Amino acid sequence: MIRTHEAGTLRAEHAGQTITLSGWVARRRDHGGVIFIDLRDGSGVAQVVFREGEMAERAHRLRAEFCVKVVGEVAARPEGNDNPELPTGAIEVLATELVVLSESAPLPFPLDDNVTVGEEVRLRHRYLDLRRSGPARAMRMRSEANRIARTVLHEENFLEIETPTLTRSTPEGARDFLVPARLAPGSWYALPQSPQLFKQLLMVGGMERYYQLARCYRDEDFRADRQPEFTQLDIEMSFVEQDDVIALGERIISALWKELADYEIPKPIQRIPYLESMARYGTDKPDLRFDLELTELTEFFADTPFRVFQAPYVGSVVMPGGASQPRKQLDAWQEWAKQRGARGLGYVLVNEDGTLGGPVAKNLSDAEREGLAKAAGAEPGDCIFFGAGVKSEARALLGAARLEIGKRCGLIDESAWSFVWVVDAPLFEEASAAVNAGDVAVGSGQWTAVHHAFTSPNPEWIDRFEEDPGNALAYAYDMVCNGNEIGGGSIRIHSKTVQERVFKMMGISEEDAREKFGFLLDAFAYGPPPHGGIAYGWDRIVALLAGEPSIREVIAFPKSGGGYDPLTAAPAPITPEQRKEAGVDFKIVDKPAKAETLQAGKPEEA
RNA sequence: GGCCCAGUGGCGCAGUUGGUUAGCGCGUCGCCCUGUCACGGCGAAGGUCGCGGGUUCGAGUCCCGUCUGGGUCGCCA
Repeated sequence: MIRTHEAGTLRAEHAGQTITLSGWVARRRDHGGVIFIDLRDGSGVAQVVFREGEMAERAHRLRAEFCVKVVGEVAARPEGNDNPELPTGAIEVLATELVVLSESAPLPFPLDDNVTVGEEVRLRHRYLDLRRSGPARAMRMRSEANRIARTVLHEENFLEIETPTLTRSTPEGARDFLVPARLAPGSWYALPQSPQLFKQLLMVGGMERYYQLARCYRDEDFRADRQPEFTQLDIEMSFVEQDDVIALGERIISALWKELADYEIPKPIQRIPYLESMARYGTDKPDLRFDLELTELTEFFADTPFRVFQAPYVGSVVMPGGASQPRKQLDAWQEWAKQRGARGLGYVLVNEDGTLGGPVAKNLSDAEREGLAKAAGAEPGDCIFFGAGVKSEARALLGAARLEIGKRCGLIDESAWSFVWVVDAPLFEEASAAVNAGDVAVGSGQWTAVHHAFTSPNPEWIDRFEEDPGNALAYAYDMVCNGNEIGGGSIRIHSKTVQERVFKMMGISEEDAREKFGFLLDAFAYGPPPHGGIAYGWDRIVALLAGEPSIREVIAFPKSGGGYDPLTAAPAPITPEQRKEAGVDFKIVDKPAKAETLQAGKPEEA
């Protein structure tokens, strides 16, 4: 037997037992005549003592991370030698036998929890990094989260069903990863951006309640919270309305937070309409751990002499105590705003005596100066920041400023949890050209889906979204936690005519629709049930629960920037033989005019 | 794709207005040590300062380019 006990489980009551431990040499304290080894396995650490001549001799040759087997007797530590810092600190193992199962080369970085190590080297040797307590804990927590979600869903009669990862490229929004099809040169599979279409097909197939911890693939640029492959807890249900999906979503999230964060989420989780969230917080994923809100001042500045404020939207956000910021700090805010693509961030300082300071103030009328502090909700000593221009852009800037103020002024309680559903999102948004002009689009008035093309208009709009597409609301919902969108979903369209009308609004012809989603439309010809679902961003949820800022910390083998895997060095060139066999250089012969443009994605659509 | 920050022994960092032999802590290797728990003591090895070019009598330090990593905006239904 390679071990009889797990090191971290030993307690005083084991004293007297002869046991066998196996694990790694976490630390060695060599006193010559007596040598202490901290032996670590998956359960924790226990101290092993080598005392007799030969045992001490052999223990002397141990080095960090040697994998060893030790036989010995558990003994209470001598009086005064307890270590209350350790769960196993009351006992030690007096070694009588030592087997080196395998040796370890000197480590590329110390596996010491007290030492900070660069991420690159950690990921290159992730198998060593995972031996450290922090990363190990994150992996265990993720496993627990999976277990809890499965338990809840099992209790709710859901089926766990796997869907293909080699599928067809469909225009879902992000760029697809493509895989050459050896047996069909010139044709390519795509990795799914999400199982969206398959889960809807499962509903048509009568599976009624589906879930999957689904790997999703999107070939987009990177961020701290993004990986080219990531995991969603993907859920779809038949014969449900929005409230049914929301109730299930709350059950899952509540179970997770209760068990893993020891936090009881107050239910029902509050809901805020999308437009209200945009107006009050300047974002569709508000961080409600602090109360600060934006104030709209468009009316207030309706007759302003200040050119900059003669805009379709003027809003403000107050920085408490911000009037005492040094000039340098205020300049830094300008830089901060420019970095976000704004021209700057106008501000007015409300002095302690009620007078206004800062470069904007002198451009305002007397009446405006008089009423500004009150209108913006500012107290003496505060700083008012302004955003003016196109509504969406100005609000986005103010929303970002709100968050930045929250951070800088310590308004955010880092130990708090805030959950909110953002509901009633618009069904459509104008195609980007119109937004950029800040005015009515000249062209044909193209609309694109905010969520995706299969999202149902809500009951209020389903019969008349054409009348006012810009204001039509979708049957969609996002769950937001501490300013992170952790999940989102919608009730889908199950009516052929509604789907056709939505496609029409988006300028997708019947032909296009057939070509892109034909298999789904076919399926929907055979009695599709009303259905809807939700997908949770699993990496982000686990990162939140683990208290980690980056989702890389809760992924076993994450990729670094540029999609590079520091461990395997993927992606890597392939051999000429592989190229030939895979057919990646296949030339399309029926389009001689474009013969030289060997675009990877083209053949399939041709 | 834009912008910001970083890159100096295995790891984490310092290095002043450009100036002699590039320091510190940890780790590694050797020796010593019978109660430590981030043990301790003595000694040693280990660096093309990310890479390329330029300025200069002289570059880790200044300039240009480039690569890698991190952050951020665009992008990500």
